[in-house]
Amino acid sequence: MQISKKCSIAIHCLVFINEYGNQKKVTSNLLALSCGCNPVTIRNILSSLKKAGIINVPSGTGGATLKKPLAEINLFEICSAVEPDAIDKLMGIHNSPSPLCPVGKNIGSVLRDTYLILQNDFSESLEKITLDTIVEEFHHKLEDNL
Amino acid sequence: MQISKKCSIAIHCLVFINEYGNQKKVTSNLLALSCGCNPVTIRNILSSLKKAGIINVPSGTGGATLKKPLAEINLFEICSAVEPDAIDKLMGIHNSPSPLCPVGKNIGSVLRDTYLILQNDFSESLEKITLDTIVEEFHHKLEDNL
DNA sequence: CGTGATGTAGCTTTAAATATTACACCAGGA
DNA sequence: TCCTGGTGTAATATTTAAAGCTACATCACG
Repeated sequence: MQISKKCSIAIHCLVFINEYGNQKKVTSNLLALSCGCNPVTIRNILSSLKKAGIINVPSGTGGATLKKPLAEINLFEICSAVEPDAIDKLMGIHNSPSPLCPVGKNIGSVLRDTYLILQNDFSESLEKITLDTIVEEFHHKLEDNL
Repeated sequence: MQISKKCSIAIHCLVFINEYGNQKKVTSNLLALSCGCNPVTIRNILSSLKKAGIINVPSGTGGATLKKPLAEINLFEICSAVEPDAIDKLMGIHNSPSPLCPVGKNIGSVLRDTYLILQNDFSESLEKITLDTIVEEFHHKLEDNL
C-alpha cells in the first residue's frame, strides 16, 4: 500500500488555513468543499492536527488557525498526527509464513529489522520537508497560472 | 496504505531459493507452503522476478535458481519488479480537490513535486539494501534459535 | 434558548490486494 | 507417444482497508 490520502488532505487544509485563516472563518465545511471530500473526514483530520499541537480549532465557535510558524511544521509531524502507524506499516509483511520451515520461521524478524532502516530513512526525508517550502512553491504555481 | 506484501514474499522466495536451490527443486508449490500463501501468487511473483533477470525459472520442468550473486540484488530492483508503480504511488493524493479554489486548483501539482523528493530518497534507501546482508542476518537468526 | 460550529461513534460504500479456479502450455521420463 | 508434474496467465471471487455517510452529543456565542 501507500500512505493514505489523509496526509495530502492535511497538507491541503494547512495551506488553506495559512492562506485564508485571517480573512475568513475556516470551517470543516469550507475545507471539505475545497478538498472535494467529506466534512467528517476533514473534522477527523483537523482533530488529529489539533491534538498534535499544529493547529487551533475552537470547538463550538469554529474557525481553524495555525498554532506554529510554517517553517516549524514538517511532514513527519503531519503524517504521524493523521496516521500514527503509517510509517511502521510502510512495507507490508506476509503474515503466515510456515513456522516449520527455517526460512518461514525467521523471515519475519529479518524483514522487520531490514524495514526499520527504510522507515528511519523515510522519517528523516519527511522531517526535512517543511510547510514553508510547500507554501512557497504553491505561490509560485499561483503566479504561473494567472 | 503501504507497499504490498508482494515485496516481502519476493524476498522470502529469494532467500529460500538461495538456501535450497542447489539441493532441491524449488517449485511454486514448495514456496507457497513456506510463505503461507497461494501458489499462483508465487508464480506471479517469480514470473516478475524472472522478467527482471533476477532469477531463472525453467518453464515446464520447474525449479527456480538465482541468476545473479546476492550482493548484486537490491531491494529497489525487487520492488520495481513485483510492483512497478508502488514507489510512484507511495503517497496517496486526494483526487477531487475543487478547481474553483486557488488551493484546490494547484495543490495536486505542488504535492506531486514534493512527493517526488520523497520517492527519490526512498528509492535510494531501497537500492542500498542488498540481499547478501539480508541473508547474512537470516543466518545469524538461524544460529540464535538453535 | 437558538444557531452554527466541532467531536465522535457506527454503519455503508468503494476500491485495492489477495486468493481461487481453470486451463493452455511445456519438458522430461515411463 | 502420452502421462506426469511443472509454469504462465486470465477471469472471477473473496477479503480487507480506506473513505464516505448518517446521526447525534456537545460546545460557544449572540
